[in-house]
Amino acid sequence: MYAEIIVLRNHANLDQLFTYTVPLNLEAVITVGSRVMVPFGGESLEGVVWHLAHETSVEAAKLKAILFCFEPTLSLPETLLNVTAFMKETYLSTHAEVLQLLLPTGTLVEAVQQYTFITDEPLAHTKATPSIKQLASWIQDAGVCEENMIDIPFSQALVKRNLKQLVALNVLSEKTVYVQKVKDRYVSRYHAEDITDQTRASIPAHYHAKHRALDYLIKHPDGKLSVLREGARISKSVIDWLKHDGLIKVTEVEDRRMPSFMESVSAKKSVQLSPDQTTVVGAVRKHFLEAPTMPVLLRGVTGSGKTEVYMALIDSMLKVGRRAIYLVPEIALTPQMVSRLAKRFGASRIALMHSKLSAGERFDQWKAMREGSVDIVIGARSAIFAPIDNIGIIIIDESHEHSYRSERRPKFDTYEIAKYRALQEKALLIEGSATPSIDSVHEVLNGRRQMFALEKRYNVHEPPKPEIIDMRQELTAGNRTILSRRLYEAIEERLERGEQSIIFLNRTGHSTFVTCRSCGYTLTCPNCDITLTYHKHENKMSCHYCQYESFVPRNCPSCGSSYFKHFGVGTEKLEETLKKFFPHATIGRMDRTTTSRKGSFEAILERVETEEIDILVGTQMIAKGLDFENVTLVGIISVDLLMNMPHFQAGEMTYQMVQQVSGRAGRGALPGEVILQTYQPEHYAINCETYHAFYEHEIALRQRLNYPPFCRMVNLLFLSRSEATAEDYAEKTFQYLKANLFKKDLHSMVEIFPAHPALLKKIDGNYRFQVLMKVQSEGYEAVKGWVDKLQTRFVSISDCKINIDLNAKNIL
DNA sequence: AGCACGCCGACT
DNA sequence: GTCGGCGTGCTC
Repeated sequence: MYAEIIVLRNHANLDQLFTYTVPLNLEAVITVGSRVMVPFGGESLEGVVWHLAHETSVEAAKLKAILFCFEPTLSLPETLLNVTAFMKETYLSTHAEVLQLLLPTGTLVEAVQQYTFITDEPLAHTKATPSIKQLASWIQDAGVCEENMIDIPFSQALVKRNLKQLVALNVLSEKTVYVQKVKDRYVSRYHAEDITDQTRASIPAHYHAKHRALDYLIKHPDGKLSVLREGARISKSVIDWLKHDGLIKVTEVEDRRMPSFMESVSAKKSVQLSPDQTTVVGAVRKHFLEAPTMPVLLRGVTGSGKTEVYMALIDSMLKVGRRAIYLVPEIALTPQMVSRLAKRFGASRIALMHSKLSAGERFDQWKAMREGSVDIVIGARSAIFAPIDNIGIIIIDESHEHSYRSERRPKFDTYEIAKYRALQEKALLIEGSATPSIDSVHEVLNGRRQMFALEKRYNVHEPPKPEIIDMRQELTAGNRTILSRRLYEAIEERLERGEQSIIFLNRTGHSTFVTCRSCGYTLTCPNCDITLTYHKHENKMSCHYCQYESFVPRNCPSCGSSYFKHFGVGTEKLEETLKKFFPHATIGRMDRTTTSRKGSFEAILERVETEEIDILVGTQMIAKGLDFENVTLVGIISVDLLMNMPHFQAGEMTYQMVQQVSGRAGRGALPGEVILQTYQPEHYAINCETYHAFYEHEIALRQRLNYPPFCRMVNLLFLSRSEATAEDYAEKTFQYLKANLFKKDLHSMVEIFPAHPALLKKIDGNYRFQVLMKVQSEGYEAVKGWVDKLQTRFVSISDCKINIDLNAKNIL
């Protein structure tokens, strides 16, 4: 028997099937989708079986045998092999690249050559070079060794060559051993030894980091090393010092526990649907019977009970023996979803899948799914690759969220994969949102999706309409602070009435930067050519794109002026300002810094819930899901940065954000108020009365400017260490494409823009130039073909890489 | 991609 | 004679 295999090495040259013979002992276990180890050009690699055959056209001399086959529960189901092929086609990636995304833990084992010393006797009879002699004696001392352990001052290539010779001379014996790759199942824990005041006194006071570390250790003598690092805000070097001086003991502990919320199994609770929900569930069921391949869009604001509808639909699928995939936009939302579904269907039937699972957990979840013992898979976007069969329903909750698009290669869109899987399994695909994306609604209006609405909010007021404050007028009136007079008064009112406020600060597209007031010089990253972001806590500047960090100079490096100040508002600055204005109020802050520690997110929520916090300041994090009855005011500090992003979806994103944040006010008996500050009070994204009005405005704009959904944006990015090279390739490609598109009579369907530097011209030492095309759907396949050819050509070009985005959204 | 193989120049 | 560097071509 022969097996045709895709090897898991991501390179265009290797993206083909390689044929191997199946040894007799594996014939019974091997299947299509099996994960195997195979010999491949001097080494051994992991591969996935694509076909099994009884014949082959490959000459016998070339064929090698499969070395090893992993257990059946690790193999890929055939449906996922189809998904792989689909993704390769759709995103022009390699099989290996897609497979690495789908498989639970990359490569599981590694084959290593092991050498044992036998005798140096043959060396006496041959002329041995100095490097051979040295190698032989090194291994004689070591006894047994692996190649990468050998430490002698000769090139790796030479060591390799010499090892072969020594084996041929019978000086060494050679053996292949399989090394289990270290899996992420272990976690480093520390235990603090006795730390006394004496210890602390011995450290000079100006060693702030060391003192932070000791203070932290006194409070938390045991814990995870990573938590210590974050909690005490210390670097690796301080950890090393602690270890070296014996202040902590570090041990590797196996970390295989299941996510804790998975353990509690609750009794099933029967649910009473509201009339609206019952109607929608019935309508969706009917629709599925009549048009099973047409996806469903469920419109309904937060709190309208979409989840109940999903659960009812899942229930009916489970009853006929089919399974469900439930996707949520963020990993943070999975626990609450799991517990809700566990209460209804029982925890043992649920699997969890997302990128933050430890290798052990992921492994366990994968096995459970593969064995068929779970019926519902919940997770973030990667859960769309759940290795389950017989899917009856795929749910994409809050489908407008941008996290459903992967920004890493392969740049997939979860909806596209979901649609493919739903079609393959004849399953119902249902997406839900309060503010559906323009694309979704456009599809509905074109008869490609079916919309159902669930509009009523229960026990909740309609989301209040924002009151728009013109910040330009604030400036003319002499108010230079970030709070408008109106918002100030509104907060003050809440404080007097004992109600709570949420102040939202949009940070998307926002940076806190340092600039010279005298000459305008701004600190930028030397690698990426973008503005460095200021972090007050560490008093450091850092780059968002690479790891570059720098201290803040006292004076301007350009003109020497001391008017060198940081600008822009961060949550910290906002919190400070509020403290100054309302010294008696309790202010809570929620952003990435304050919630990095485990449980701190919940702790802050708790303080809001118990009404200890009067004013909650925060970023995106507080935009969704928070449900507090006593919050009657939402202030939005500025939407301008979002509105003005260099992005065709800026309007859509602004609208969605404002809707979401506004929904946080007036969720209880008291009506809510939303105050929105801006420098462009007339902007359409904040002035539409209804979603429908917004859609009409936005879609007209998209059509006029020829943006998606009226075209596909295909972006070609050229990367090179040299600016001239990147520009050159971009320019040549532009000319080439332009000439060929005209020849092929595609020019009426493709708008091509000249080569130009990307907005972020340099990232991590690479210069970036791009060529953008807007492609009408009739011309898309042809353009894709051209682009694919282009990509193949670039395989052999070493000084310039091409990065293709066939469905570009943000072009930075 | 990784790795052998082979040729050339440098160095002992 | 030995070794490192780099360009080329192949991997079932």
